Amino acid sequence: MSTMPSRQPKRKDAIRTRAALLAAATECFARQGYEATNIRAVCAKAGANLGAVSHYFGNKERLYREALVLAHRELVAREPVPQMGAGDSPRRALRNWVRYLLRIFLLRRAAHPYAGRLIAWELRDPTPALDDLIAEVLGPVRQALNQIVAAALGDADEPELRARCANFVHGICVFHDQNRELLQRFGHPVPDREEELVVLADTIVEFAMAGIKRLRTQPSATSPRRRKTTRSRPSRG
Amino acid sequence: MSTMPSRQPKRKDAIRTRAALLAAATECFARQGYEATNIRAVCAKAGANLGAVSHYFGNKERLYREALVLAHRELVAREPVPQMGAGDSPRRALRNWVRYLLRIFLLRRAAHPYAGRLIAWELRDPTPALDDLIAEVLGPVRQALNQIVAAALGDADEPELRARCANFVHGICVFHDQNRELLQRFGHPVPDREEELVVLADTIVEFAMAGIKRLRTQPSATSPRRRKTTRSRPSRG
DNA sequence: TTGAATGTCATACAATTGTATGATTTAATG
DNA sequence: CATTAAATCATACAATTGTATGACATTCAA
Repeated sequence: MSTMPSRQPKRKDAIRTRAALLAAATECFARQGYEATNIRAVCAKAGANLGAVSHYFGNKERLYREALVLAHRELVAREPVPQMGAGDSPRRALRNWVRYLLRIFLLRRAAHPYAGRLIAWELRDPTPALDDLIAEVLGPVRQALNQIVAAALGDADEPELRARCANFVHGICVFHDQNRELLQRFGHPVPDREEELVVLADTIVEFAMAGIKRLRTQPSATSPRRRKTTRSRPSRG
Repeated sequence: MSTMPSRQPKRKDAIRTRAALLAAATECFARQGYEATNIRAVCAKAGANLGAVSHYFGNKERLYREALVLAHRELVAREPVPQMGAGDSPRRALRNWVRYLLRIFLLRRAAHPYAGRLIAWELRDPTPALDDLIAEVLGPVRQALNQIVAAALGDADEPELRARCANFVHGICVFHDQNRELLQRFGHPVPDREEELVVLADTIVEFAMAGIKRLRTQPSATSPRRRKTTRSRPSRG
């Protein structure tokens, strides 16, 4: 860890080795997550020595952070977060959003080969890097969904209801990624090709739009029509 | 591992120690999952020696299996899987089902204090014990949901569409358990008290019933209205 | 070409963890 | 009470893994 040339590598070998290390790490982390990835395997795959990680990145965590940041930056650069255009209908916007998320998490050949898996792992087993990830990617993505839901809710839009609906859509999408094993055993393998994915996305959109519409006309659950005695002030008694 | 008195312990200390070990293990596994739980901590909590696990259970995995089986058996005994009664409307049945699942995964003081967490961990990080769990609990639970969805779909019921709808409901529910950290950071903490949970459940039911109804009248996504060439017999070629 | 900076390598170290074991203590039995 | 089987204990072992280091090799500039 004496020098750690993260900037300005002094020799050509350096950038090559560093890049190889980063690439190998990205793949390993994407495949197995942070904990299960061991440095030795990464170095072997990169054709580098064991000490290389210490030398170039200091430790495992910093290597991971750099891989994660690089990957998600590239992902966003290649496939921007879908924003609801002025002329877009909520349905159309939602369709784009759902497809976007499913592509990232489900598709084998996504815009970035590893970013999706890296993000999925980070969501599953959060590390200190989650904050950055939220700030740069997950936050904006979620924000986009919130806006779509708000538009779909129209007059009935209200923070809690909006969040709830967004959670439902969000949940349906990530469920298919986070529960592959279970779905496999239930006989419903998760699609990993574009065509099937689009069908799934459209089904989700129909389902969700109807659900939102229902909650728009009858948001009984979150704010009871006739609130009966506020239960001795449950809020911060 | 010489004797391993899983049946017929020869002395009174034995059953006491064994039980303490099992209880401690159940709590640890429920809190941290299989991998993160270490034998030493379990033994310490049980007031037993390190060798006790080898002695009474053989190894960590068998200890885990016994804890998992015991816990989920007790859970099912105390709170049976909600079946759709003959007179039940789909809405009512779905409400019971959603509440059931949310209680297991979200409630702090559930029917069984640890079974829910144990099952959640097993779903997150499947071990060989997943098969048993599916056979005894998850399978029947899912089956119950399938029946409810089938009833809600009515004439439009059809395996693929049914599975898809069930996935959506299922996904919405477990999302709230599997993504606590993220929801926390988004400012939408997951409810852990009965009253809030019921409200969430009812919202989910409204959302889902509307979604199912929509897909019932327009199942375009999964089975095109005009099925064009049955794709060279997709069923069991 | 030469020397100094720098990348690479084999190796070591410490910590963690599941498992196994032989000695010792304890309790049940005749 | 004595005997014996069983429970408990301290301890050891092997494997894994992140990290650090000092020797060696290589490249580049003067």
